Amino acid sequence: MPELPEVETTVRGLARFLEGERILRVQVNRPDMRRRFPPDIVQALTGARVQSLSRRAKYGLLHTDRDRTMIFHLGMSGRWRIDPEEPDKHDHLVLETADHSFALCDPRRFGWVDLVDTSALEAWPAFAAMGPEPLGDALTARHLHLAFAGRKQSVKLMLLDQRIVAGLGNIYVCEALWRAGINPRKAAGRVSLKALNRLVPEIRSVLEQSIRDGGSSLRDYARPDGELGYFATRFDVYGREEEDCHREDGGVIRRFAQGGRSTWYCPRCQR
DNA sequence: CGTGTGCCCTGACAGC
DNA sequence: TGCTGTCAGGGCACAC
Repeated sequence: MPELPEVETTVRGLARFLEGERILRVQVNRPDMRRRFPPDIVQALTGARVQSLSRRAKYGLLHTDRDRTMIFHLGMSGRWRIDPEEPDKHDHLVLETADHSFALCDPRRFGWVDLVDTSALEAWPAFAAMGPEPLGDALTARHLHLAFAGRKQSVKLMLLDQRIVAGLGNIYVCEALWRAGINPRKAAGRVSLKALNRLVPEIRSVLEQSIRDGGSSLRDYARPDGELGYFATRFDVYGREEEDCHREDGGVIRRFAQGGRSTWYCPRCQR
């Protein structure tokens, strides 16, 4: 399940093989994930040189020397397979350089691909309204306090709103709230500045730890099969329903639904 | 404008 | 063994 750390890991892994390389061949096997691929994707990328890769929220960006950037979102089940030995029926897009091939594989097809003029990236609809990066300087307790002011919606759902912070998903919101000792049900507007001052560093640290863990899977890129491994970590609350809290004086982890999605938390540590 | 709901899609898994 | 039901994930359209 690609969240920000997995996208970051993916982008770093792709960069090692793609930066500075020319794309010699582009193959579209199935042109629709959640949205149709741009009709000119083959023409736009064939022969283009990859200048760099980067990430914005949970989107990966592949910048070419033609002032065009390919944006990809991995959805829920998307990943890039590097030098796959066998084709997979869910390889929707395949890029080839002189030495390597890269297959965008997404069984559930929740992801998507778009092409944008690099000079107009910030106007791309999903980016235009997006909040600050959780790992950047712009995410502060003050920013959250301002964004949350007067809001009755739960702090859990507000943190999933990409307009407030861009790049947090269900796993890391649950984990960060547990670390900061904040009840996910609490109305965002009623979370104290003091609590937000605890939360922001926890958001950063849980993401950074996961990127470090994911970093170990970067080694997988060097393997001949190029299989992309997602980091596996021990979560404190996510998916741990009915298990004991990792804190000494903690309770039993519970699960409930918010906005149609599961939230896990410790009723004793998060009040 | 704020808030809530359902849908997109497939595979894994549980239970019969 | 095969069937059915449920769930996971992020983003968006749409209704109130």
